[in-house]
Amino acid sequence: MKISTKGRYALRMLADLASCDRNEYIALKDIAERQDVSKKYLEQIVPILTRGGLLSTNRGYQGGYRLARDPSTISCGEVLRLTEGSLSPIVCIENGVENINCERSKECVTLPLWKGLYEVINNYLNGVTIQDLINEYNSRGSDDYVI
Amino acid sequence: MKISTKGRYALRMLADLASCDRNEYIALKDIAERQDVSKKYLEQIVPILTRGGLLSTNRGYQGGYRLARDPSTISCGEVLRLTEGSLSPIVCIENGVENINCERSKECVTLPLWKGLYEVINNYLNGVTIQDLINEYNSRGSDDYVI
DNA sequence: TTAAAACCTACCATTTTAGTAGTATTATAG
DNA sequence: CTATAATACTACTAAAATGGTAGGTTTTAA
Repeated sequence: MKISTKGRYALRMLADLASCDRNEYIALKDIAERQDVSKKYLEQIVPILTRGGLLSTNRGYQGGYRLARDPSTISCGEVLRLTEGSLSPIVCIENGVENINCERSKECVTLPLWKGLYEVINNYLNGVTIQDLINEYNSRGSDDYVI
Repeated sequence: MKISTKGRYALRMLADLASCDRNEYIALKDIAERQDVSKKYLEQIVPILTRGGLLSTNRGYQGGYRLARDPSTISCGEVLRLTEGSLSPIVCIENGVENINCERSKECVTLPLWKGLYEVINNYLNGVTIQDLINEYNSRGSDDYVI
């Protein structure tokens, strides 16, 4: 039950871009340096977000990426569904509906549990936007982190 | 973000035992047959539950397993924490507290998101017991499943 | 003493994860 | 028109996790 680096890096990248000038295209090199992750690996994550309509890109000299939409309209759930695939905790559920592939579903004693879990995960992640991450970060008090 | 077979089989096994006579020891062979999973594989899951205080066992002839506690006192969260390890969606959080191993935590823009996610997952799974699974299963109406 | 059961440990094939590497394409500055 | 800086694409790979199988040991009671 772990979120992979793909999803984690994607969120950090989007939050990074949300903190930049939204009219500029930002080079992956800069994002990778700021976030201290492999630029080459980010290169593989980025097309997922582009195809998903979250980024617009510009190739060539002075090219790069910028957010295609306002960060307040991009939910973390949307980002993670793109990068992680479904957020369902088991394969038997897809889009909240039990999968026809599992012929046990009718007599499955645990299915309602997974449906419920899927729901709370989805609801939570859909309720937090990239802008929320920025706001929370900016408003954090220094005393939050005193040991 | 998937629950592994270990956790899923563990829950099904416990629910199976909860539906049996709680004074009898039930052979793994029978559980494996009813649940249609590998007995050999269940053998590896069972010691985790025994050590975790969920099962009491009886070796030898007519031996087997039975629940060590009332199913209404065993939460699915407890079971999954035993079999899956932590329910935290990222390694940076353990027991709800950020891990000292991650030196980015103080400036991590996504950490609050993961803490929040961890909380909703934990709260939900701690709030459902093995007995709840049985009750839900027994009370399901046939019309729940009409297409 | 035999059979049925749990217990233990090693092994293994497949898939997923988290990247690296190299090349091709695009766009602009000069 | 060419050098350079950037994305785009495709292939590869090492390590870990997943989901088991295999085989032997120990315990218990009929």
